[in-house]
Parts: sequence; structure tokens; C-alpha cells
Amino acid sequence: MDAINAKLHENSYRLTGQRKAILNVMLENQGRHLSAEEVFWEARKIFPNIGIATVYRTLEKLASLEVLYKSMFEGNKYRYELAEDENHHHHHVLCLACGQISEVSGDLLHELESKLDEKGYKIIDHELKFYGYCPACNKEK
Amino acid sequence: MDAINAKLHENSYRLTGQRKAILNVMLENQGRHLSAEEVFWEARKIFPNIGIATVYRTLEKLASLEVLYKSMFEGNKYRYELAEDENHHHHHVLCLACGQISEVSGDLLHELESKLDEKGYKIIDHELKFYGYCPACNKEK
DNA sequence: TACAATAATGATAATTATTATCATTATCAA
DNA sequence: TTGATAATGATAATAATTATCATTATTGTA
Ligand SMILES: [Mn+2]
Ligand SMILES: [Mn+2]
Ligand SMILES: [Zn+2]
Ligand SMILES: [Zn+2]
Repeated sequence: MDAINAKLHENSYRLTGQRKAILNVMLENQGRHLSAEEVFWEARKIFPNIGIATVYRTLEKLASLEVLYKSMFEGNKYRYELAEDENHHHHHVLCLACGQISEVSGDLLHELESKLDEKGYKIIDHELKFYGYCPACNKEK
Repeated sequence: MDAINAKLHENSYRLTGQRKAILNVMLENQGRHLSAEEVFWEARKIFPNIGIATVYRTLEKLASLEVLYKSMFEGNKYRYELAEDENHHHHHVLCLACGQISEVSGDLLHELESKLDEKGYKIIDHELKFYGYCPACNKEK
């Protein structure tokens, strides 16, 4: 939290009550991937008058500072999670039956990236999603 | 085109003039990734009265038959392209400077997929995107 | 401490892509 | 030819996000 505060301060972003509330929501929900609206309702429990615009603005700001990581799963809305590692993020498995999002840490993509380097590309980041069935749903069939 | 017609027929989807126009647009733009609106304007040149709703409906249908492949790049709108291979699709490199989308064929993901299999997942598909600079933009710097 | 500059907020309007509705028209199979 | 069904186009509705703007809060400085 102090690290985050410092990061905000560096960029002259003020750590207001609203932003604190949103950060608390994200900290309390580590491992989950929350939509802006979900964050909004959780944040209201801590800071009742917070507006949805502030939630969107704050999530955006925190994502741009890489405090949060923003991604899209079903293709209609963004979801946010705390960005643990500075350098590289993990990948996701989306269950086609129950919608559960689980995570994969292994990173076999450097090989492919270096192939692209050889071709003249400069790869900065990548995003990988798996679609399938989680162990629970897979067992049921 | 005959293969596509057969596919439509199997599912009792009629190959109307509008659908033919849209398919022509996609065939004439192989390698490109078109949004619904781009398809709409191109299709109007062939079939002037075609409506945007028909374009959306047709793209959706063709994607569900795997004649087209649908994906999202910048996070606001879907893009469509002809699906060449029945089995597995290619991956994309999005240039952070010029926005150009290029393609990668190599597929090193089976390794990761089999690791997930061992954990009890059943992986059906995956989606991989690289973000970086294309050779041209990379040279400029 | 008071003040002026600046940043942040909340309400709400606007935007954008997509989907739903529905009356009309086209196509198919018998 | 005809009746059933599918497809179409115009347009309304939806849903997520962004923009606007007047008001309020915070900050560093005099
Ligand atoms: Mn995650
Ligand atoms: Mn492609
Ligand atoms: Zn599941
Ligand atoms: Zn480029």
C-alpha cells in the first residue's frame, strides 16, 4: 500500500478516500477478476457516495501505473486484478462451462518471442488465454 | 466458395445476395482483419441496400460456422477474417506504433496445454496476442 | 493561516458497438 | 402455386465506457 502511495505521489496523483476504497476492494479480492461495476458496488460499502465515473477513472489510472492489470475475457467488459509481478503477468484459463477464470504461471512464450525478434519485431508484451473446461467441469462429463 | 455454400446448406442457411456480397468482401480482403463497419461499407459497393444489421448477423453466423474467425484487438470492436485452417488458427502481432496486425504461425502452446491436461483441465482452444513493434516501426527508432 | 492553483469528484449526457424487435419480403420444398 | 420458414432493413434498445462541467477537496506557498 505504501509502495502504491509512493507510485501515485511520484505521478502527482492524490490518494483520496475514494481511491483508497477502490484499492482496498482490489486488495480484499486478490485472485479475482472484477469488473468496474463490481468494484463500484464493493467500494460503495466503504465509501457510500462514490460515483461510477470515479471508479472508471481510478481503475484506468491504476492500470496505467501498472498497479492493476486490465484484461477482457468474454469480450464485452474489462476486468481488473492486482498486478503482482512488475515484469510479466500470468495467463488465464476460462472455463467454457462455469465461466471460472483460473491462472497459469508457466511461460513458454519467450521462444516464440525470440523468433519474432529475429524477424525484426520488437515484442513488448503478450497476452494468452486458454478456453476449455476446468477440472471440476471436466470431471462432470 | 462451394465449400462454404455446402456448409451453409447443411445448416439450412440460405446463400442470399447479401451473404454472397459479404463473403466476396472477405475473400477480396484475405490477410486483413475487418470490422463489421468496414465490411458494411465494402458490401454496399456490391449490394447497395444492404443493412448493417444484416452484416452483423451474417458475420456472426459465418463465425459460428467457422467460415470466419472473429477476434478483438484494441478492445472495443471485433474484427473478422477468413478462417483458412479448419483445425487451429494463427496468432497476431499488434504494432504499438502503426497499429498494423501481422501474423505468426508457429504454435508452441501444445506443451503448455498438455501441462494443463495433466492438472485436469480440458483445453479446447487458445488465443495469443503479441504487442510490440513491427519491423518497419522498430527500424525507425 | 489564508489563498490561489490545481486535481478530483459526482451527476449526467454522449458515444459506440452490438443486439433485439418487428413488419415486410424472399426463398424453399412439396 | 402455395404455405412454411428464413432473411432482411429500419430502427429502438442495451450496455459499457468516456466526456463534460460545475462543485469540492487538496496542496504548496505567501
Ligand atoms: Mn489473473
Ligand atoms: Mn489473422
Ligand atoms: Zn468450470
Ligand atoms: Zn508498426
